[in-house]
Amino acid sequence: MRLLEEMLALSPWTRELSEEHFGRVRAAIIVREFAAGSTVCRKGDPASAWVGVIDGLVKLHSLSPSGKSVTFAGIPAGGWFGEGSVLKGEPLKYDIVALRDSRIALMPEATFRWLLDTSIPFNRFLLTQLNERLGQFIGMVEHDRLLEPDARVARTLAALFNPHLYPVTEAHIQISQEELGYLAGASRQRVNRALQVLAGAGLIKVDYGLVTVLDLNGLMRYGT
Amino acid sequence: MRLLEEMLALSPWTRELSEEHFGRVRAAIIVREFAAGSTVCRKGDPASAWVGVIDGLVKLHSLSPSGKSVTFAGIPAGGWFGEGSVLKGEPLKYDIVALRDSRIALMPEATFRWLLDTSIPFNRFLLTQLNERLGQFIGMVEHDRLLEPDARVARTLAALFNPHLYPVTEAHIQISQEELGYLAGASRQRVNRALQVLAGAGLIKVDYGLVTVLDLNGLMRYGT
DNA sequence: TGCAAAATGTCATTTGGCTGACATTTGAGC
DNA sequence: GCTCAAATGTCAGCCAAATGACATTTTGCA
Repeated sequence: MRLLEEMLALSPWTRELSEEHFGRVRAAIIVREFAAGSTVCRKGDPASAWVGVIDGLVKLHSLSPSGKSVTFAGIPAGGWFGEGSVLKGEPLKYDIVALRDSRIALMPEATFRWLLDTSIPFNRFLLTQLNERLGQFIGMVEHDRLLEPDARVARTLAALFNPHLYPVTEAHIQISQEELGYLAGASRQRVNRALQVLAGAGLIKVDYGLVTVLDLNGLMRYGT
Repeated sequence: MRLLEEMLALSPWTRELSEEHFGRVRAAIIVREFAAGSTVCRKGDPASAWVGVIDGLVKLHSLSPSGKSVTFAGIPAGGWFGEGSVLKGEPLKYDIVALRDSRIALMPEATFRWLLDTSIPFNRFLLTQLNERLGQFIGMVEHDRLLEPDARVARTLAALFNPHLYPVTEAHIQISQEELGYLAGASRQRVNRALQVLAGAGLIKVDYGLVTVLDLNGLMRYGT
């Protein structure tokens, strides 16, 4: 995706906005570019905008005082996030980091709140969005607690290819084993072993900085 | 809490309902009793009602094929839950089990949807509720991955007293250390040690089958 | 082409929670 | 008051994952 217009056209919440609403929203949104590795927003920053990914890939992640990392989610082009913190008027609970060069849309808090106060379709969209995300996190807690690292890595990979969330046609993703570890909640070394097991089972193919999915259903069910 | 009326009076979403709305809601709600240990709803059941806890304590939990338990949340008196599954029209993702003798309010799906379609305050409440719940689950993933068991137990206790989700006035909760373990993701033995540490720090008081919170803010910040 | 940085593969060691076991305490119900 | 089941407190041994270290492979780029 290249342009804000394309992204807005693909965003479900714009579809039922009145012309007045859409015009005002379009005018208020700011577009900024971020290089791979750079930070879009920092944990603790005031949540002054609702964030959309026009192009690229960002991750939501958090670093503990002792230096450990968690990655909550990767957001590809077309995704919007941060509504939780804006709604609560609280500071961000995670860092937002660009994993590749990315083009980011920022809807100022005031515009977001105006939409919330005046558009019923927007309220309904937010309800659905929060509910979907809640389902994802319930799944993460369940897998973290119940599954072996091999199976967690399998689910993590499957989630990156979830056709509902990320309508991508490619069967491979460029990601390091270290980043997979942050996503799956395991050390790089443990992820390395898990990938070998999954490759041995014929579910994936592993190359330098690249994982190719051969059997998505097999990954989703692994370890059940 | 003894009566449905008391609970409704304490539930924030009833406050801004019109008299007509409130009357219809009140008439539609069914109250049922459940003995300690009994199952209110089973994983996979259709989500046919929005569920409130008038008195007692229920847990949302899931059992793995290998026999391990996760508890996603403990819902004390005053709490409402299950809106996610009702909204999606999907079967429940977890078992609902009474941890003590409990009095349960059931708002039929039709009434829930009618409120959703006709009451703006109710929509706003649900947005807040889902957002709070999402925050709890993001917190769970983060704490599971980054914090020591002592701190995880502290956060788990704090979550049981979230004023947005559970408008209770009491500062104590009747729950076994084993159940706390399912909630915090730790063994009963490890929870036992954690509670001793937290009690030593003056944050809680531990009695037989009972934990009293002395410093809620301290619990929320513990281990940071 | 050649170099530096990033990513990967592997191993020994450490660490800390879990398991299983058992004694003890507590409270509910008769 | 007595009895029993539930809950608690404590310990030793086990074990899986993390850690730290290091060699090797691969890629991007000068």
